[in-house]
Amino acid sequence: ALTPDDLRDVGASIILSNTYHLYLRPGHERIERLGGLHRFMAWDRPILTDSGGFQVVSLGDLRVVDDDGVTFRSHLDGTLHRFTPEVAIGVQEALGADIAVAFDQPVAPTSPRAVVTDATERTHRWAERSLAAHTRTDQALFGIVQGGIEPDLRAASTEFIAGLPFDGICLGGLAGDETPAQRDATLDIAVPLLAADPRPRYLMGLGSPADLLEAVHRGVDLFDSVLPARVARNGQLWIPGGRLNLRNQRFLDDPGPVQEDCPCLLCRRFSRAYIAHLFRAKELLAYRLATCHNLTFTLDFMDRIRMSIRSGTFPADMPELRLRAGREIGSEGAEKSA
RNA sequence: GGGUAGGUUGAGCAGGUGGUGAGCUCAGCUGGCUGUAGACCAGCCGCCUUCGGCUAUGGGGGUUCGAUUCCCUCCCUGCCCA
Repeated sequence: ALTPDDLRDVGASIILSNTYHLYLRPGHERIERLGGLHRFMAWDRPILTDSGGFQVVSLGDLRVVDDDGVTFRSHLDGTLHRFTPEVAIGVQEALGADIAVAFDQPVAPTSPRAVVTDATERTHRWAERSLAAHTRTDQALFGIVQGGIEPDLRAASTEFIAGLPFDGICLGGLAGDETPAQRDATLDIAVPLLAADPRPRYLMGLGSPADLLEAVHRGVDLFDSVLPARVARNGQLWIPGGRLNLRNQRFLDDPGPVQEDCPCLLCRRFSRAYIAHLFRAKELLAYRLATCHNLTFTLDFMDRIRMSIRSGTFPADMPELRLRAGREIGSEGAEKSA
């Protein structure tokens, strides 16, 4: 729903493109003919493409996994497709992102140990094949750690992936059905093993402010998540110390901005009453404005974290850290702060 | 004034031509959403002490063992004709 201009407005410096959709439509060959993703979408800043592993697995009954790859049926037109590590890398090279990601097999974090073991070993073999298939020297390639929430499997996977010549290390297989405590414990196993490693540590999938803060505190450098955008489309706006559910009737009479000091278009120009109206009217503008706001909020939040780290005061000046045990950032009533 | 169609839980409806009206869509409320199968999903949504009970089909009367249904009358709304 967002254009590159929207993303520049909210201050995005790197974006992730949905490889799965780009592969199915309009097709990676076409994008390559048109000059690659940067020219195609008029975005001159960094782009990271996911391998498609997560998307393919999320298809559920529409896919079959074997040791060589994944066969899946397009949810768009029912056509059959075959993804292997080699195909996934080829597609990403054609798209021309700055960072490509190895093809992996994520499973639910709390899956039975045998399932996690299987998927993790397969992911390791696919990681080696992804590296072997990668030929572009102007494109970084990140490897993905699996291992679920099993301490020994996670540790072994971290060491295996870190032992390969990737440009960055993704921590995958989280942001699923694990509890926050299980997630924290898993990070505390994996990240220390990478402590002396200069390569970026990228936690795949997490996006709530509390999750970001918690993971940064544990040593993660990079994130991506649909949460700020999806939650925004569903009517929830993040503001400091709280959140607003725009579907609540009371906002129809609220002439104030969503967030007083927010630089996003929604907050600069429109009222809570107007955005609440747009949601009720199911106007597409509602989803776009709301998404811009939550992305602005998230990026500002990360800015604060970076400044805090640079000034050496992190995490002491991030009182939200204590919220983990209780309620998440954004779960407090908004009226109190309004 | 005459005719006609109606009056069902906040709104709009479905149903019901004598034997259990709490069914739908909005609206409303709550929760969920995390490497994107987009604007979604789930629950609640008359009252109560909730494995259950009670009350509800515009008001009143009548017929009947029994009326939301049939009859009478009144009120209200839309439309048509004067």
